[in-house]
Amino acid sequence: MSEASQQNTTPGVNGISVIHTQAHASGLQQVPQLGPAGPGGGGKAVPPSKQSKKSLPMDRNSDEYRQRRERNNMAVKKSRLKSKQKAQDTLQRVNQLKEENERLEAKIKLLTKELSVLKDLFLEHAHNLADNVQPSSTENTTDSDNAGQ
Amino acid sequence: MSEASQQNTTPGVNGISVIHTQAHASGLQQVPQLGPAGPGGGGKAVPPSKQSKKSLPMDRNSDEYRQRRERNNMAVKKSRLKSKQKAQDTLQRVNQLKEENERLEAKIKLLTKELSVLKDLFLEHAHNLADNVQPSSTENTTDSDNAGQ
DNA sequence: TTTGATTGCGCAATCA
DNA sequence: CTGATTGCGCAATCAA
Repeated sequence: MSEASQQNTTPGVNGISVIHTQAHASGLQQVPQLGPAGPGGGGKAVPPSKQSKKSLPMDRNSDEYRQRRERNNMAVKKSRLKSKQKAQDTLQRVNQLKEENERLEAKIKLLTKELSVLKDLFLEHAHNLADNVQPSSTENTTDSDNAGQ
Repeated sequence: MSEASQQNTTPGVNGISVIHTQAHASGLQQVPQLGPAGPGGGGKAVPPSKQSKKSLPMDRNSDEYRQRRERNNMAVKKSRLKSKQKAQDTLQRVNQLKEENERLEAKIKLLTKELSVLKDLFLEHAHNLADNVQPSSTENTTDSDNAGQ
């Protein structure tokens, strides 16, 4: 819950905010400023290829540079937003699955109970048959009807 | 896979990398350099409180500054690592839940089938009883009926 | 007040 | 080359 940067708005630690609408000129974000061609010390010759544009510090004030930066900044923002979205979706997915799990477990519990009842009935019958009992009126089956949905 | 920054190692776009082991002195990472007291423009007087240490640009070369920065950088790295861990854990959680879901559904399918069988048996019995058939040892008689599916 | 934890942001390298 | 990703450092906040 806060946004700050060092580019467009210089945070006056207290409340002073200097706005650099398109901060091009100033020396913000300074970098060593490598020598134009080769650093004095280890001038490691780059692989024999084109060196027309790369290998050069690329002026920070260059108009093209700022354009590229801005585009990248947009891309970065977009990418991060997407990333966060995905993360949230994943969290929702977890909750969704958890709910479904509960539902399934409940159903299992129900089915198990039904099965239990029916099996008990069977056992009772088996008993009666084994004891050679004439099934007359003793047919008290605790019917627990049901039918899934 | 790649790390770059603008602090310790100045990326010589090609391969030239100037290493600033403890880059303290140079004018790296320049910031507008707010005036010591108030920026030229909107000199918004800070809330009448202590301004001994805050509200000042805090020397970028200050030893204490670098220490704070380094500590924060560590904290940031740690925090981000933790964040990524959590994200991965969440993903694993999803897979875990998915698996459990499948298991539960399989179980439901099984239970449902069992129930179906038992119910069919019951229906058969009920038929026999209704038809007033004397259940001998094996219950099949003048009844030419179905046998469930 | 201090300090670690978070978070938005920009930069640069690299991937695609 | 261009947009997408990703690691990193900075600064503002938040939270103890």
